[in-house]
Amino acid sequence: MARTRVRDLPAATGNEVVLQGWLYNRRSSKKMHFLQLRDGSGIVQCIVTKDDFGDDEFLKIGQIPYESAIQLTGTAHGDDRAPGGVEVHISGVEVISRSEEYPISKQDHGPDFLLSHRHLWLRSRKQVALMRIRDEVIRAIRDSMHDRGFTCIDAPIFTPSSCEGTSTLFEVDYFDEEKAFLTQSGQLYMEAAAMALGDVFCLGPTFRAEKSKTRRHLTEFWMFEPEMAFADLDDVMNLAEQMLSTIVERVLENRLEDLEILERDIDKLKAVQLPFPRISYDDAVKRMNEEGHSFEWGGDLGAPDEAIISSWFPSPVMVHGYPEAVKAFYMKRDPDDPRVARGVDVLAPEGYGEIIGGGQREDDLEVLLERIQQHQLSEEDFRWYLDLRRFGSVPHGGFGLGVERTVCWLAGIEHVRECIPFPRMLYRLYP
RNA sequence: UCCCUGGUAGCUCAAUUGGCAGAGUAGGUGGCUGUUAACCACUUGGUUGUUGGUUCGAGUCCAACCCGGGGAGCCA
Repeated sequence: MARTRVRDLPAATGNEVVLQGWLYNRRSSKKMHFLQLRDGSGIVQCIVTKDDFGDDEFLKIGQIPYESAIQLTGTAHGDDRAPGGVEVHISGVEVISRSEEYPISKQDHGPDFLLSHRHLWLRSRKQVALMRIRDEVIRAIRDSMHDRGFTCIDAPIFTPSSCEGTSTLFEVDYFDEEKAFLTQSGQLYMEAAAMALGDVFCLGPTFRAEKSKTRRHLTEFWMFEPEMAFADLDDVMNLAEQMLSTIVERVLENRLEDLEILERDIDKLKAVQLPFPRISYDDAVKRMNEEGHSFEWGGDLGAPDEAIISSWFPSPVMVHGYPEAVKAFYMKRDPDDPRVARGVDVLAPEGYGEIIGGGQREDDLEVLLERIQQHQLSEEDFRWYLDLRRFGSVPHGGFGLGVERTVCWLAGIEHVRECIPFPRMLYRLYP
């Protein structure tokens, strides 16, 4: 007999079913055990009675340790007393693999303990919900990109040099006497791909060796990076808000149950509406000063400043036109105001901070050469990148979206470390 | 790298001025009317992160070190 998934039980009431999973919890009285079975698709209450099994078997079933792998045979019934409204009256119990004493209990645990047991922590209800939301975000991105005619182009993980020349990179040996670096961004390669296929994107892991120690940082995280040929800053902002809006819609549409498990305030997500507010760096600085948060024009916005700006709006806010001095060398300068770069950061609501950074790229060879010198970067390293400006350069742009930061905001989680299956952080590489 | 903060039972935590190291939970045993983090009773469980110092006496005070957590900078 084929096994039934817990998620399919509501459609199987009245039928005999075989379930396979892990013993999540148990409550017992003199004549009954209530077994909570977890199979990855959901959790269901299963009823075992002493009358059906006899004293010895009944006692043994009451002693099966938590997280043992078990197979249960029984009949599905609708019952209001069961969590989820469906339960299974069990006629057969088989222990597939008896568990040792399980370290993670129903009570609270500290982050150190949980992170050291990430391989087991992943089984808990909230973590399962979070992984499903992450999956939905990634699927929404891919579906939506393809609907818009973008082509997925994978960027390399090994790179010969820094992409931006700013961040600290992880260095690895690359055969004899050569060094490679783990990528910190696929953007430069996406620029090359955009000149080949027009509208492209990549979605993959990214590595930053900065010793950042905050709830918003991982050393390895996933980034979604679209890039468009024949596009300016407005096109980039239009795509950013449409993609984010689609992601929110898809999660609300398909993962409502998981948001509820995580006790997310759904109204906060429903409040996200197009068009997103757009505010220039100029205006943001003015308004901050008007409200008594003194801030001098020219500096980069810090985390507390971002929190203030995002608190003005219920939707993500797009801050554009940063001082060029605080932005990367490849950012296009505003022809109307050379102090300003055509970049945009998207700040998530509720203080979650920057989830997107991007903008229009410098497409003029001479200007780009000048910037590479100013930033004291190696012209040799960027020879191929400069070629893109030699052979049919066009206005183009794109952005990078931090997948975990986006999931963190959507799910209302405290720390990005829970939003990736196996987080890599400063001082934490295990498991 | 800098600032703040913590390390006591498998886990989450308590321990007054320096004076016998405790509770909940998990595990074990027994009980219980279909339980909802079930409940009730009993019970096992300790080199207080490490090393050294002060003291009649240190979980508590001092020093160094080790390992975490939060934040800053940087960024997604």
